[in-house]
Amino acid sequence: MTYSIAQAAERSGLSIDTLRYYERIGLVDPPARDSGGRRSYSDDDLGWLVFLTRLRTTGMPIRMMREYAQLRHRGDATAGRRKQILFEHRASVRERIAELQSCLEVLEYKITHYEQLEHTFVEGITA
Amino acid sequence: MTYSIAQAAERSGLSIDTLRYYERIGLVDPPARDSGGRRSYSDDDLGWLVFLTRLRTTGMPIRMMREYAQLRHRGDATAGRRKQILFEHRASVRERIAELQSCLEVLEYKITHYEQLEHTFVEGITA
DNA sequence: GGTTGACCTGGAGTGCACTCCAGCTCCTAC
DNA sequence: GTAGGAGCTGGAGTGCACTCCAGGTCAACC
Repeated sequence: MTYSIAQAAERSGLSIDTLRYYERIGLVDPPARDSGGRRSYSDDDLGWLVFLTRLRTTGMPIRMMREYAQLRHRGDATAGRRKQILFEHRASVRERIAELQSCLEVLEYKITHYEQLEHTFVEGITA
Repeated sequence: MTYSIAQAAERSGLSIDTLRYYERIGLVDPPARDSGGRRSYSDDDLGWLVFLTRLRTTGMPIRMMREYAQLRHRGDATAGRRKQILFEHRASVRERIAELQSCLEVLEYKITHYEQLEHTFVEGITA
């Protein structure tokens, strides 16, 4: 299967502009072109785009994604380094989740506080 | 207790520049000044700064923090709306955590994949 | 009374990740 | 054969959240 840029955008969740931008900065390889010179994405291209969106969602900066992309380009010999990048990134994602969870507790506390305030207010009215 | 801007920065985890920036954009009330015209933060000021850092950590955009700050300024009557903001924000933080966890699974999968590759590689050598 | 260091102000600059635009080409359908 | 729509390029513009800077003030210590 091949996909037009619009289809690739829809399936990856990236915008058309972002797809071209990623290509420009070397985050994705230039895809094939059809007879009219238009981009024609393969299933492999799509898979890589989807994986990139995962990295992006987890907050990996573009320059690190680019490093990863370049390593990937150099083949199996770089698998160790790539694994290390993912390993470290996994750790940072776990930290981020922990951080969010700790902030969530503060939020819970605050919301409870407002509920108590409301309660007091109601009591004030009914008293 | 009162705190110089440097102390407030250290205790809140924000930079001195960020403290002044937050004041400029109306995210924090202008603190008291000492005899020399320097900012003098109270414990209450500090508490608000710390809370702001929690909201920031959880990804609340500044314009929303500002809305919250303005409501707070208007007193108890706005408690309902403030609670609602926190409520909605809590939901978005929960969603964000879920999203990260789902991406984490993809990462785990990929890392396992690299481990298998390595394994294959080692087998290839020893075979 | 001179130097040092923290702090002040208004405004300019930065880095990131897009996002938009003008002016063009190409294919399709009428 | 022409009108419309998708896609093309290089480059400019955007929004966010800071961050830095020049040039000045102020209090304290030597």
